[in-house]
Amino acid sequence: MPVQLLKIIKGESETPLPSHLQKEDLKHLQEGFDYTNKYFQGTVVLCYPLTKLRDGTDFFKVVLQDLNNSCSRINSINILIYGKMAEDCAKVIRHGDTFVVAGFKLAKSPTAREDGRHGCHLEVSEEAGSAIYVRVNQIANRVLHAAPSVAPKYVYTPLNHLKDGTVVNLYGIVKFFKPPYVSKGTDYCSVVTLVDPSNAKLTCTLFRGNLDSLPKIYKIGDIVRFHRIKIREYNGQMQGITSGGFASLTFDGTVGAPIVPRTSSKLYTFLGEEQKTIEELRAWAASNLSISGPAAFFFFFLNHFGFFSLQVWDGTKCPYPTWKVPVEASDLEGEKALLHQLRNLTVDILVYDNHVPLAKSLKIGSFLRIYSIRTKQASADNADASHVEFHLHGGTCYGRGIGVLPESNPDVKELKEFLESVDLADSQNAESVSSVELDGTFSNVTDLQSHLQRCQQLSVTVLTDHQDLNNTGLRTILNSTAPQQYRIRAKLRTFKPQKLHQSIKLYCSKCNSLKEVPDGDDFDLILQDSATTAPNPELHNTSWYGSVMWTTQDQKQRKIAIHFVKHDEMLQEPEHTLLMIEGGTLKEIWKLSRRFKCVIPVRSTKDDLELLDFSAPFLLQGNVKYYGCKHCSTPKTIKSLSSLAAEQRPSWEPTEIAQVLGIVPLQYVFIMKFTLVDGTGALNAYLFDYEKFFQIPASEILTNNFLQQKMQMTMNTLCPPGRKLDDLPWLECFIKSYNITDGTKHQVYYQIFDTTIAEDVV
DNA sequence: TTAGGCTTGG
Repeated sequence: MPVQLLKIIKGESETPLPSHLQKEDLKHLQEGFDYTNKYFQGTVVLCYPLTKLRDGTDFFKVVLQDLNNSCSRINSINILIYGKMAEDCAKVIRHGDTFVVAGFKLAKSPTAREDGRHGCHLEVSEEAGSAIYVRVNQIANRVLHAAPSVAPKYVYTPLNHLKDGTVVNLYGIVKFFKPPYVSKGTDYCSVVTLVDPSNAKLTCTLFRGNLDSLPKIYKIGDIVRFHRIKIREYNGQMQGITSGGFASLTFDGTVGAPIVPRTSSKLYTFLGEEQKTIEELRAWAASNLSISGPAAFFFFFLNHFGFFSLQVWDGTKCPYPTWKVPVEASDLEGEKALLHQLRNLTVDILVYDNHVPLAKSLKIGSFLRIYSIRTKQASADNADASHVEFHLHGGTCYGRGIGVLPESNPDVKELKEFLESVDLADSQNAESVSSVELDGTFSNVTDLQSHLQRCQQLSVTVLTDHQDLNNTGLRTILNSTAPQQYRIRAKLRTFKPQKLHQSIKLYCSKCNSLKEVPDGDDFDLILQDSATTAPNPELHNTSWYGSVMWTTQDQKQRKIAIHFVKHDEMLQEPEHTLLMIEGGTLKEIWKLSRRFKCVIPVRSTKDDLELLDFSAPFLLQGNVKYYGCKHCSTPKTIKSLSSLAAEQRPSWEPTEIAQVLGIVPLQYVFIMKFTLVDGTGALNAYLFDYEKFFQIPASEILTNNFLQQKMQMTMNTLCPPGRKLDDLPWLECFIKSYNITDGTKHQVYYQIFDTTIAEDVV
């Protein structure tokens, strides 16, 4: 009989497994080996509905977890069961059962990347000579209940249909939560506010004697499924409260993330159609909710001393000196060598009141999220004690509290990878330079500032806003819908264009078009062409400009006219003067633009001066040529300039000049494509920058060798040629995702924003 | 029972 139930008595099967079978551990399962006489044992954590393949074969998929490997990153594996065995298994199997698969075939799992399970799956069928043993406590019960659908059918109530005094099942997206804390009664308490696509809101007060029985919510946006929650009216609003038999599942709310329920319960139902519900809620939340919450800090928990203080690290160095709780070496509970190594990187957090019992129960080495920590700067006039303190004050307002994350959590994996990537030798060397901070104090403000600068070197970029955002892994971002904004920490693997001058474009903010910067030869040709039209003497010397004209002595006998714009009927100092020129060469115009405030190349028509072609600059100022958008501009007569000239102190700002002339100016921008990588994935992000990122004006770089060198050095620092990925520096950036739809093709793009190169990088 | 989101504090 291929599927057998083995009754368990005192923890052992009544009937032993056949003696020829040898146990195989999850971590030893490898492709290319013969598993005819091997068996794998695990706990059933997920059952999919029994289905039929195209050829009519019954097919049943279950997920087994290897409880002996619960600490390792991958501890579950897909089991694909075919034919009669599929049907038999579907009848008897229940979540939490111990399941033994013998004589299976091993094949590469095509879904491993998505579901995060083992890279291989087990294939099981009668034809392959497989056998399945299910270890159960009560065979009689099992046979009695064996039915095509083992799972009871649950009905879920939308949040806008809740009625006082009922007990319901529901789904919701977490809008707010307080991580579990010890209540003043006998239980742990957690408060959770949910929303759903009905747009109704429900705040639930959940009590459980066992911390594990409360929902495992790690962040706002997580999705929960509550079974048997009691609904009551309180202060005119519906309120959820735990009732007997309350049970919950929690899911990551990120679109595309693996759908793995978080629960302490070994017995739960989760079917295919419920997966669909999660996917729908994720999609709804992505486009209808703006997920934001109080700042949460994410730490590796290293030590606690006294009964009130935690010592933690998140892989970075706090940019300010932090207050250290005075502690005797004998009071340290953590791993001493590690604590010593990290002594200048860890921070101490003082924990108060209701958070103390939970803090005391924490295991060293766990990963914590601490919500609503208060940072306190010691008073500035006491420079000797300049430092930052971290307090987790009493109470649970705004979700203040401590959450413990399991190792399987993707954010934990990301943090772990980051911690592993930190070069401790480097950090400690950097520390030894500044002995002042070893005792946690700074003697003056300058020390503090220079310290701050050094710490910023940890990332070669600096964020100019939204510092309260938490980092998101690139994989999570790639799996999410746009538009959203993220803070990331990544390395620059490569960038385009490699020839930096090619990164400069002209951009019209009105029609969003990009244009190549015309080269000097184009301008020269336009000037030569316009010089064939002689200046019209009738247009010289008006009320608002004075004109001079002369003929070159060379063979060409070229006529040049210069019109100096007057102010209060007077000519100004050259450096304040705007002039218009007809018949000049590139070189002459260039020289004039160095000496005079502004130069506008023009040509004569019958009754007015006019601007040249749009491929020529409408204005030259200093080193910069200003161009107009051909598409968006509606040039006005040159006379319009007289209104600016009449102003008391004409500033001759290019934007003002453009405006009166009916020109929509093009702006110089850097456009680059950065390929960013972190431990979780790779992502192409566009840099669209006028000046902020490089702290170099895009308008000036083409004519300034010094700035070109500076930019080259900056890029060499961000992405040093010939270096391995490990040796590249970290970049902290904000990026935003956005959708581009081109016909039927839809794509998500990413752009860097509110990020700048650290001051001391170049 | 507990808390019933909405802080300022050692």
